[in-house]
Amino acid sequence: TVTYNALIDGLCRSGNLKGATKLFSSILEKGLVPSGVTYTIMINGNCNAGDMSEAFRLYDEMLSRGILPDKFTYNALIGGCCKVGKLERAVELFNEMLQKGFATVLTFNTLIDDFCKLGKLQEATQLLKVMVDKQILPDNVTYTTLIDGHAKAGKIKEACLLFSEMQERNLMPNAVTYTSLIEGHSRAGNMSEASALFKEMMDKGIKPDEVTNHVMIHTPCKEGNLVEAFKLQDAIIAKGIQ
RNA sequence: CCGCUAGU
Repeated sequence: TVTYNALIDGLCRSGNLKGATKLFSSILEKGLVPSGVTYTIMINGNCNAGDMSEAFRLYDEMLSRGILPDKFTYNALIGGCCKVGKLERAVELFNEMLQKGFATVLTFNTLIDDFCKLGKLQEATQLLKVMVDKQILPDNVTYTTLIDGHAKAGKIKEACLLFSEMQERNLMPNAVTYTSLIEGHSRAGNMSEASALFKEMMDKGIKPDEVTNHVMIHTPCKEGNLVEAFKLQDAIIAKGIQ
């Protein structure tokens, strides 16, 4: 079963949901019993493909076989529901999880990210408070998600506040965190702040990765700030970063 | 570490 699971997961990840579904059916035909993990992989694959009706069909099938969902299953379903805008259903599942004590920092992170993407920044920030109340500690992904959400909404001030707050909690910003914030400043036309952050991250020994460099160079271009883009590009080359 | 979250 473990081998099948890995194969199915691989197929889902490479976007071959059809192949994964075939393999899954073949397991059933052989009279083998898929495990909860098998179902979760299939459910997650369908969620990522936006096919929530199939995801829920599988979910029901797994329940009818007496296989209980765990935090992975719930998180996948919640993420899928949010992606297709079925917030009510997501919140229902979320409450179920809370009752069962299944909610983890990942659950919150998933929800917070989806709320941010739907432009519900208030609710997303509220969830941060809820999780702290529940003694589930936010991690750097939680903050990075919120920072990115606020930065993309043009709420740079809030993004910066969150950035300080996360450091007060002794959470380390990583390349993703910096990149989100840099992009925010850059899109707001504040290149000096963007390069200051870029420098700060290097001083801390955090290596900018390909996304960081892409953002540094392309965002000012989009804003019509070619001069800045070239300056930054030179700086990047000078530091010997790829 | 067989499966669920963040940035281009």
